[in-house]
Amino acid sequence: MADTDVQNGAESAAKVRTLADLARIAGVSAGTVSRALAGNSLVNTKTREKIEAIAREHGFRPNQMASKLRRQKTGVIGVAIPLGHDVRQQISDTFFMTLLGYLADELTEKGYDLMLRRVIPAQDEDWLDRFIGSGMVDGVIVIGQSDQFERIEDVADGYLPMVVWGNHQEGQRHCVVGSNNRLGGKLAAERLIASGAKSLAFLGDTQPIEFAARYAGAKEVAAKMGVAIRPLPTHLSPERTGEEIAKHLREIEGKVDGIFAATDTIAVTCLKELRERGMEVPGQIKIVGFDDLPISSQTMPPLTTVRQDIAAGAKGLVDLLLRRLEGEDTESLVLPPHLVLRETA
Amino acid sequence: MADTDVQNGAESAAKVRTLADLARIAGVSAGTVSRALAGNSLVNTKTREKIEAIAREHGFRPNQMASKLRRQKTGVIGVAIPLGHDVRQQISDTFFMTLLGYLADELTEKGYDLMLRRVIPAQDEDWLDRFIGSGMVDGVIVIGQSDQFERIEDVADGYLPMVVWGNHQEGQRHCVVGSNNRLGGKLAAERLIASGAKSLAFLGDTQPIEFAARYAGAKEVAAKMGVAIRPLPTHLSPERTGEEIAKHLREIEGKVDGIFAATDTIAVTCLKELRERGMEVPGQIKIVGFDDLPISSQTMPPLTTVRQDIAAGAKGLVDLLLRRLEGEDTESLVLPPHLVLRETA
DNA sequence: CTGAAAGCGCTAACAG
DNA sequence: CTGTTAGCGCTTTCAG
Repeated sequence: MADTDVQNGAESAAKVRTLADLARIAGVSAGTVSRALAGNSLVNTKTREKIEAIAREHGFRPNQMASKLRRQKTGVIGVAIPLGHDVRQQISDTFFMTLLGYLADELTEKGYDLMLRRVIPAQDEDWLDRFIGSGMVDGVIVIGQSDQFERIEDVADGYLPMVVWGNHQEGQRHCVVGSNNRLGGKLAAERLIASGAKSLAFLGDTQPIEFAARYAGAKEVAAKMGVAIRPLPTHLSPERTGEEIAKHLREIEGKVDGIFAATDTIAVTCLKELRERGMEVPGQIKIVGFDDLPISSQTMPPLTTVRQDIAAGAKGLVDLLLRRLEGEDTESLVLPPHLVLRETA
Repeated sequence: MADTDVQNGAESAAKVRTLADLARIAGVSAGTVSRALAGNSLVNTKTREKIEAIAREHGFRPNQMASKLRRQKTGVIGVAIPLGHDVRQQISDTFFMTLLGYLADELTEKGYDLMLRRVIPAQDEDWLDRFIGSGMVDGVIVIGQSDQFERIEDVADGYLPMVVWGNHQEGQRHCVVGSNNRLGGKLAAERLIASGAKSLAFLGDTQPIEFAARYAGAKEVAAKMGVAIRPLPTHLSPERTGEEIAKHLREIEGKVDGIFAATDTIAVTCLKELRERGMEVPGQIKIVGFDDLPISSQTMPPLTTVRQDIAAGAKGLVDLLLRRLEGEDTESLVLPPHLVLRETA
């Protein structure tokens, strides 16, 4: 063995890729370097500074895979977006994307990284187990229950660090954060009726559980007030939606004077079709949306809608997840929606 | 040493967490299990099936951290969104979020996972090196150059697997995918002038390099045609933008009859302010946007705008990155924008 | 305060 | 076709 030929001109040229490399040129052991770089308590200040200097000089970064393997935690939270019904569009759905943005903020702030996975349950039965079992994430946030309520329930029993954005149902086992959709539906229907509508329609797919709850709330109010309400199914992707809505509008003309749209996106499209058919809003037909996206205040006329607090939702998701990571079995969080009165109803 | 006390009632109760566990109860070696689960070539079919059965029965998933450490690749692509000027809003900017959605699609399809990181360069000088050097990702996609052009350039010299969404500049060193913003700016200005505008304004921040290029293109055309053009700076966050635009509108009233908005989001807000001031579009004032977001066809009147092909952009980013992962030093990809003629100009 | 040593769980030669 | 062996690069007792 040649002796440690350290202090020659080649020193700074040598690329230092491991703790051991760095240790060698610092003349200490790998353990010490590890401790120093971790800011660990009991390392001589001189030694630490020296090590830090060398690390900086060589642009050294400890290998995270090794670190994570050793420590048995990843510092990564998985965020899954299941694309159930409307495969193509959901991921670019403005609401979910905005929620994702806030989630990224919150997680970053708490020192976690975010691993995004778009899943198509229909093509991959096992999506949730795989994500969880991948060993890549410390916990999972699922954005939207889609049509996967049961699968999520199944998993929840055996896996604590998971929180889901979606609808809350009496007695469910998975921890969910979401708006009170049923209440939101009630608010919408109440407003529509209060502003004079005599016959309602719910515009949107009623399969997704969140939408179903919105519709159910509206139905409850409608029944109580003795007005009719009918479902008008649509898809989420804007291209097809336009035609679908136009078709619905033709069919209901004169029969419906109050529309509750499942989302603002649908409401905005509807508003446009209404305009093209020359229907006056809110004169001849009233409309209420759901979400309160930024666009909603920009439409003509500005959209009356039911607001979900996205930032609060993201905060709640992260907060509950972190507590679950600590072992706490947290309750679900149901946020109250608020009616935002503008000019369409 | 006790002999392998395997086949007793406890067998199926024992939780199998490692290859070794599984190997023990299958009566083979860890190596074989590894090969079997990897679908590797030369494992006896019987053996493989047995191993797969046991794995399924116990819900076993190999630990990815260990695997990745060993194989020196992560199967993860990092996606960074630098928040330069307008810290708060950019991440929920519709355009970037839509691009992110498509990226998620593309990467998933190619078998990669996506690690999302929102960075605030002002608070973290070292963001890009850290992301790259973290050992968590095989390659990096940066969404938007923000005000970080120079930093990205610096890094590009020493790090191949990086592709950036943004503007292309003659002689730059990093690989970029993006629209020809300058050309887009020309198209916008030409259209404005062709539809009768005599004095133009560019509505939006001119600092970000992409916006600067759009403005430059418009300026070039304006100069050639002998019409004036002035910049009207705004922020991106919708709350403040409304007021800012209103203020600008007050100041330019009667002096400007053609507005080129840096993005559709800005254009939509502008349209609304214009309406509130009772200005007729396109009668009194014309307006052209940029991006062609879904909302743009829903405004009243529908927005004339310069279209960026987001899906093609995402495809290009992933495609180039994968080639760089193979060692190829790819060229940048500049996509042609298209004028979408609607009713505002 | 620091070094030595023992793995985290998996994969990939290398032998059989 | 399968077992054995030797690490990937880091963290963490356990001794000094």
